[in-house]
This record gives sequence, structure tokens and C-alpha cells, in this order.
Amino acid sequence: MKKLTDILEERVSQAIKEVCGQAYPAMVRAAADGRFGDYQANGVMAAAKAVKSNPRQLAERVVAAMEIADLCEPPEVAGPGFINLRLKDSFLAERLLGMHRDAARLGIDKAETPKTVVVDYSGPNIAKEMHVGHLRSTIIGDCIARLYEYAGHTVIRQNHIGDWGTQFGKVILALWHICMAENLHKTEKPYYDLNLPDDQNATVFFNQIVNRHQNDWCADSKFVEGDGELYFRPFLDEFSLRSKTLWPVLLKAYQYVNLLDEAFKGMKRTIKTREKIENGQFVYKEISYESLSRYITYMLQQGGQDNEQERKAWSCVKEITMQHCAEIYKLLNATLEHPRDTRGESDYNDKLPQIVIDLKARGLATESDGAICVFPEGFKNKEGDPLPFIIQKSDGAFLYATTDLAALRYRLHGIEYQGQNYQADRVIYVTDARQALHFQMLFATAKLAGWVKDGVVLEHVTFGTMLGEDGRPFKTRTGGTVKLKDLLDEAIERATAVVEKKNPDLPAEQKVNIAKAVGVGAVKYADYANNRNSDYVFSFDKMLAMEGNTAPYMQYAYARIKSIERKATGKDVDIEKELAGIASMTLAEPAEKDLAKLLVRYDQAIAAAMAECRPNYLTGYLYDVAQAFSRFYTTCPVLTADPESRPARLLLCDLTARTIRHGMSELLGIEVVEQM
RNA sequence: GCGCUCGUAGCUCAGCUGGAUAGAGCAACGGAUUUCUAAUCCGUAGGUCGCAGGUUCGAAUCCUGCCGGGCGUGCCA
Repeated sequence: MKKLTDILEERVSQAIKEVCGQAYPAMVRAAADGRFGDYQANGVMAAAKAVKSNPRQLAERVVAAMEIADLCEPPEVAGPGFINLRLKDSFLAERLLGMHRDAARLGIDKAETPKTVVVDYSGPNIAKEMHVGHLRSTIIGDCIARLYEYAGHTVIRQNHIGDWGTQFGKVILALWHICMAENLHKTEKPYYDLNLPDDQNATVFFNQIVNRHQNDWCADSKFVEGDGELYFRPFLDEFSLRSKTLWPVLLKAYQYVNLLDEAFKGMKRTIKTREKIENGQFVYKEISYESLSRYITYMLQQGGQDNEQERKAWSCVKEITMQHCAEIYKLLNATLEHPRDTRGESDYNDKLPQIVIDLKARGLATESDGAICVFPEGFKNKEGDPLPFIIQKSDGAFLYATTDLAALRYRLHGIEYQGQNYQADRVIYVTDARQALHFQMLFATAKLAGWVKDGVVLEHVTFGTMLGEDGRPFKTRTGGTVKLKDLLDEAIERATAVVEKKNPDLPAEQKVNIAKAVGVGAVKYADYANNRNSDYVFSFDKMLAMEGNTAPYMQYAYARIKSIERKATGKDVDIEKELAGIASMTLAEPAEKDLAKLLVRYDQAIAAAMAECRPNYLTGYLYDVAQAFSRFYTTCPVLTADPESRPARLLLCDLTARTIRHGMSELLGIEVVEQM
């Protein structure tokens, strides 16, 4: 079905055009106040100004010229020139029935011209657990992807994971430590399980570790010293089979390597390493222990056969991390589990030099203080000088600006996705607001480079910070970052307690499912319900409250409807038959009418949420629906209603349930439950 | 300094390209349950929309200035 507001807009605009001799938008909106009608057209006042006539009189003439009797009661002119529209019962009924007939899409059409939309979101880092900082990007991005997909566009999700940086040497080292602990120190407690000594004994302790490290390295030799063929390679070969159990160990070992790195700053310890040279021979050299992880990173980034173990280790770590992320995505109901949706920094690695070469060749990038920079117009630094977008550091290394440029070019020029080639019409980045300047410069640079065709939209969808109840960034009591898993587990735990209290007689398995839906749903919904631009205060108590604009409230409304459906047969009500028999309906009760009028606005709510990538427009709408339903529920009995009014009430229940289910489950990725 | 962003009821927040008397929830107070899940509903009270100008028939919304918070601002991401 055509969008309701579009239909009204068209009719009123047509009348304005007839009266004024020129087109002006009718600006049809849902009425601010029910007493003014259902919709109001605000455009006449602006049109009156343009044609220099009295707005009230113009409105009268527009009303006279308007052909809308099939849709609305006779329109009224009010105030300075508003036109108030009240939907005819017959038209309202027609819309409701149209929604009812279209089970899959609730009467909402797909976009006439489907676009290719890239949504870049979540972006976790390798070898780290997802934490609360990833929550907003993941779920807001997911909602945007779902919205565009539902609207009929081709959505390409891009999880731009942080899998290529200076920390990878450390991660590989951590993996190696695990391997050595398992093979050479079976009887001892691994170092990464030990508490570190205090300052006094630290030097001795750390020296022991380096010595052991050196000895281990020498011991792991089969063909030549330190080739890692004895232990490390077999370890890596079997890694996949054990990845699940190794994940927590890796996290610990990685932390431990970080500690070592800190501890060895300035200690001037050296350690032996090897490097393969041209003729196939190894050369050995001593490097400072401090720089070991950087050295491994260097080897990794060199690529090639000689550094195969580093690459293998790296890909093992990537695999294990993505398994962890997939679990979180599954729990969150984020549609980002498929490997094709992940394309991280490393995928662009070999494209980076060319990006710099191209930009230099076009004269866009220049050298400044040793770094290669683009200076897009309009960006200034503290001194008022042009602000650089640095694409290559003075030491020759590339940075995230370079990677982002490569990724953007890939998205604009040709994406390989499910065996087809796409070019993005729209690229949406979902990251926190602190990166706004970076993306402005990124987009400006891409435009300077001529990569962005006319009509292509680059968009940075920002969001604010999650705050604790003290109003400061959300942290654990000890000041650490909160793991996403822990956060969700706690939400589920709290929800379990509520379910247990409210509905102890449900089967255990069902209670588990309800607690998960309610707990995770509460966290997601609370985030969605906030204007994404503002920082928001995270509170379990508020989001799990059953009152107010919360997931449980929505889920409860849905469960009540399902309960009516279950009880129908016991009261000799054949819902399907009654729904099928509806040809027209009268909605006598105000609560019925209010609910009905809200239901036909679903298309508008989705359009608004999509236009500005604001999930809170959708939650706001769904909350209105749920509230209207709750009022209806208390004043209008359904199953025991008169045979004349019952079919309409059943229809309202059915549409409410489907709207809530669709909005919550399909668009927000929040499960609804049959009982709670 | 400059840029971005926020400032709305005691608290947490909505407010959809400017639209009529600014809305929810919590907290407070009062009411509703022999009837489909009271995890609900109804009512009362609570606001100089940070401040001051400006544009407009009309401003929480747009513009300017100021005040206050957060973030960013050349080799981290």
C-alpha cells in the first residue's frame, strides 16, 4: 500500500496547486492534538506567504478545491491556516484490512529504486573481548541495516574489525607463551597465571622470565635453531580444534605480554631472534626485548613464506576472536554473524601504498614534517593553519586514515559480495561521535580524489557515550571496562529473578528463554529508545522496569495479546474465521479508534526512523502503540465482546501483535515472547 | 583559540525537513482488579525549554552572542 501520509500529501498538494497555480508542499503531519483531527496540513501558510495572500482565506479555498471525501471527513480550517483532516471510518478500516491482508510486510511497500547501502558497524578488535564500547555501534548499526533491508535495498554489512596493528606482535607472543607453557613447563604454573611480584623483586622475576623465554625459543627447534617446528607449528596446526577453550587463556596471556612490555621499558635486556635472508640461510641477531613484539609485527606485515608462522598465528587469533564475537552477536541478535560481513583492516593492507601513490600523483597529498598529508579545505588546527589528514607517518607506516580510504574506495568502486559486484550508493559509518572530524576529513578526501559519484551519500551516524549512574563513562567498580558478555549476563540474571517472581509456574526451559529475551531486549531497547546523539545513563533498574518505555513493557503487551489468542478456543471464538469474515468495521470506542489510528502510522514511523537513522523514532512509535493497546485492553473486552464488535477487536489485537512483533523482532532484533 | 555536540518537570529522557495549550516514565499524591496476564490502567500535581537578542503569521526547533557540561583539534584507533 502506498504510504498513508503520502496519499494525503498528494491530495492536499494537488488542491494547493490548483488554487495557487503553482506547487507547494502540503506538509501533512500527524495532528499534534487529537482534538484537531488525525492529520494536519501545515503547508498552506507557507504557500500563502509565497503567493502573498491571506493564509486563512487561502486555506478555505484549498479546502474547497480538495478532492478528499473518499478518505476524510470534510476538512476544517483552524488557527492561522491549518487544515485539519479526520480519517473516514471507512478509509481507516480499508487501511487496517490492507495491513491485515499483507501478512509479511504489514502493507508497507518496498522502495521503488533499490540502492546499494553499505553499513559499517561494530568493529571489534582482535584478541580482545567485546566491551560496552561496542554495544551502541553494533546494535544501532544493526537496526539501520535491518531498516534498509526491509525497505528493499541491498544492504552490505561491513564489520571493519581491527585486525592489523602494532599490537599483533604481542598477541602472537601470547600465543607462543601458551604453547611453551603447555609443552615445556607442564608441571609449573604458567607465568600468565601468576601474580606479579611487587617492585622489590620485580627485576629478578622479569629477568627469569626473559631467560626462560630465550631458552624456550632455543628449545623449540627441529631443523635450525628457533624454527618453531617442534612445538609452535604443531600447536598452530591443531589450534582450530581447541580454539574455544584457548580463548580465555589467550586473553590472560595477552595481558601478561602487555605487562612484560611495560616492565621492560628501559631495562636494556636483549634477546636473540632470527631472520631469513636471500640465499635461504638464517642470520641471528640480538634485539632489545622491549622491541620484540614490534619486531614480530614487522615480520608479520612483511608477509611472504618466510614469516608463515607469524601469519598462521595471526589468523588463528583472528579466528578465535571472531568466534567470540559471533557468540555475542548471536546473543544480541545482531545480523553480523556471517563471515562475508567481516572485512577488516588487514583486507586492505596491500592496497595502502597505492592509495598514497595515487593521492600524491594527483597532487592531493603532500609531504609535511615528514608525513604524507592531504589538506582538505575548511579544516583548521589550533594555530589556524590547514589541518592535515595524515595518510602516511614520517616513519613510513600507514594509519587508520589510509585503511579507511582504501576501504571507502573499495566500497565505492567495487564490492565483491556473494559472488556479485556492487558499488555503494550510500555508505553509513556507525561509530561514536568522537570520530566525527576523522570522517569529515575522510569524506572530503574521497571527494577530492573524485571517487564519489553524484548522488552517492557518505554518512557518519554518530552516537554518544554510555554513562554509569554517577554520570561518568560506564566502568566497573574498579574502573575497568565492562565486558559486553558480563553486562548481558547480568541483565539476563536480573530478568530471571523477575520471571521467577512473576510467573514461577512456567516450564523451566521457557523461563530461560523469557529471561534471555527480556534481559537482552531491555539492554538493547534502552539504547535504542534514547536519541543516539546524546550520552545516556545506563541503569539496569530502569531498563528492566516494567513501566515506561522499556522492552519488558512492549513484550508484556505482546504476551497479553497472545494470551487472548490462546484462550479464544476455550470461549468458542474462532479467530481465523472471524478475521476472515471482516468486510467493514465500526470502531465505536475511543480506545479502539485511537489504537487503530496509531496502527496505520507504522509506515510513517519506519520512514522517519530510516531517514535519520534514528531507532528511537521507532521505539517511540511502538511504545505509543503498546500504550494505546493497554488502554484498549482495559476498556474493551475482546473475547466476551458482542458478535458485532468482536471481529474488529480481534483485528486490532492481531495487528497490534504483528506490528509489535515486526518492529521489535525484525527491525530492532529484540525477541518477543508468547508468555511472560 | 577553533570545531562538533549537549543543556527541556526533582530524576532519566522524548519532542520526526519551524506549527496550535511542550510530552512520557520514575519519584509524590489519589483511584481502579468476581471478567482475556495489575509486569496494567485512570486521575492530580510538577516547566522562565541554559541566558539574551534576531528572523517568522508562528521558535524547544533556524541565525547571532553569551553561560555551563562532554568530546575533538598533525603522525593512536
